[in-house]
Amino acid sequence: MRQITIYDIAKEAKVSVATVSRVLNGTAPVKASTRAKIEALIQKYQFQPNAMARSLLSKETGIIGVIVPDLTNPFFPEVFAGAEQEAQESGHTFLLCNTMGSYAKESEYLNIMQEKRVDGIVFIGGRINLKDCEPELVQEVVEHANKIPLVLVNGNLKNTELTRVVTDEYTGTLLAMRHLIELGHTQIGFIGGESHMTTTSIKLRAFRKALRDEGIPVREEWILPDSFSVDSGRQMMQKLLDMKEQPTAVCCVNDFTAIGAIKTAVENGLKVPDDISIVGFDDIPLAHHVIPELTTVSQQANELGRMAIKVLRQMMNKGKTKKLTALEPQLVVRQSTARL
Amino acid sequence: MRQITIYDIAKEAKVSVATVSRVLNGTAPVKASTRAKIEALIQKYQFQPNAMARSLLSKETGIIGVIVPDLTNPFFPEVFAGAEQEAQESGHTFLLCNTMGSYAKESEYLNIMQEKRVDGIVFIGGRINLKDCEPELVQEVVEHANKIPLVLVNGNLKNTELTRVVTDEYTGTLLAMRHLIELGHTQIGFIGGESHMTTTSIKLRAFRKALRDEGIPVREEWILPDSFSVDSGRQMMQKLLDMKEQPTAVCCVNDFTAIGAIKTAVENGLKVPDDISIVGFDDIPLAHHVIPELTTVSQQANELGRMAIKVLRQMMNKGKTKKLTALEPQLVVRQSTARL
DNA sequence: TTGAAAGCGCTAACAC
DNA sequence: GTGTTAGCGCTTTCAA
Repeated sequence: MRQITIYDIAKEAKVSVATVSRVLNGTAPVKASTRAKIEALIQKYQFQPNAMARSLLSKETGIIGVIVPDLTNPFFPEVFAGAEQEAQESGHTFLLCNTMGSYAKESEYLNIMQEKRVDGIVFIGGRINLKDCEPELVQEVVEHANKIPLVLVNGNLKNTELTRVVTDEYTGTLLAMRHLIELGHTQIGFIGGESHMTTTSIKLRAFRKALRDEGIPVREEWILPDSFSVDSGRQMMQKLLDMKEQPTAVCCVNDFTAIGAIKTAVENGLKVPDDISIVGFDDIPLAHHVIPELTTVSQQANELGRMAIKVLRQMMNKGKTKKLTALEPQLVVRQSTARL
Repeated sequence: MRQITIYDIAKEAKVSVATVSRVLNGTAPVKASTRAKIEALIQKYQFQPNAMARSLLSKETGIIGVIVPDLTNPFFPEVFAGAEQEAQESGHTFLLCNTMGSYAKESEYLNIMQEKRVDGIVFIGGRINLKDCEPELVQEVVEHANKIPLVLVNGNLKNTELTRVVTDEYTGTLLAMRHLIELGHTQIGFIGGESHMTTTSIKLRAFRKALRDEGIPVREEWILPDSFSVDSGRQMMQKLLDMKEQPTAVCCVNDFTAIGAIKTAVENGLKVPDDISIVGFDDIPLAHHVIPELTTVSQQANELGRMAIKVLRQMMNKGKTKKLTALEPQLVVRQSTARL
């Protein structure tokens, strides 16, 4: 069924398309009677102007592209929700692309966004978290950023000047570690994350720093990166528990691994937090519904999303934009940590 | 910075735009030397053809609009992921719209999708779950469906012939209830959901039916709809526990409420499943990471998403489409239920 | 207050 | 093999 156009309306109203366009956009005065006639027709046919034809002229699509690594991790929907709230204001809507960690897909989606002429791009996860990203992958992003406003969320690309919005994960981890240390823990392990990713290495740096500050020796064998999943948390915790000497507290790379770690600890007959303290990172919604409720570091995911859009909007309006916006993470003490 | 066009390429290559278009689309043979020249230019400028101009002709945008009520409930990202996987094949990408339960937003997004001429619409949640949806809201959806292929996921709109993909929630609940009854439970409560929504009433119908089939009287005071959140599960469970007589098992409207119910039960000193059995519905990823692991009914969220796209694709290709596709839910027995 | 016409970037006849 | 040209549906001068 053919969609009706401004011509159909114009014809039936016996006016020119220009006039119809005028009542559609309120861009110039139209005699009340003609306006009424046209509006009636619009109503009658439920006419909606073709946004593409419009965008072709205006060079604006009203679409923001979002690249996320895995929507199944609740952290990302939170960020997205924040972005959506903020975008209400400017009437933007979202092309959401899930890469499932594939760099090839990131490229593919980047190209699609470029073709569709999205007004801006939010890039989270994937290659921008690599400690050592291949130059071509970096270059690709830079080239897109030259054409379309683009903001990196919680990531970075070396030797580039890309605009970024991040939570200060270093400080966040410090917060978590100091909390543990204040509770009397000195035997602390680290679980999860992938060592080739910056999130992980930043957190590990803070982990070591916190220990060193207190003159506590770092036990390398208790540092067990692996991945970001619940299962990873379970496996690494099991590894820890199979050792002769075990830590009394564990700092996890995110809430998923923390939930896994708790589960395995409990299965091994330990009580959390009495026998072992566990902290997560992110503060996903379920963190305070889990048993025991998770002590964690809030990334303010929602705020992160909002901020990304705010920054993007500045860029779209050609306003000057800070290259780096950092949000302060917050320690959220709940039930999974206790005094030694 | 002006985006470059097919004209720029044509000019510099000293050929017509038609030729450039031909190499872009491989739609007709082009002499190897000219082709090479053009391709070099495309490479040089990283030229990407404007998809809108293209769509204006082709009447296809390659975009599928998805309306979801709340991306923060992990069930929906799962559905979305399934849809995305399936859409790979046809190269579709997604305009994702989160309504946060607002019918006004649904209308708004529906209009935006219409304006943007998306190739198809997937509608989940919101008004399509209402037992009694206002005629205007129904009509609106029907009108959009007349112009754009549209599929309803896990919902329905009375007196319409809209295409639907659903999981059989009635059978699913029957499965859960029979499981409880086989374990010897006869004192069973129901928690969560909103009574004006079909999901809830379908499940309640099955709940009653299962009891009746076994000649077990229904205790109306143990039926506590409220909402779909974890907190709702907590509150309703507390209500149940505050009663003089308490059920030995609880059937929850979804996994969120089940997780809440477990939490409150545990806080009240009960052991799950020893003192009280609890079943959820949905089988969100966290269901088997929670302690105790949740016995629940799998909706096959991923498959649901895939199926929605498959059906949508049929509609887009004007193939004949079944009006109703039902997926069979599956009982997943884990640790939150036990013999009485 | 209204209309004619050019043009946004691309594709697809139709010629040559 | 390649170029010319007419749209796709809309906005926006410029005239009237």
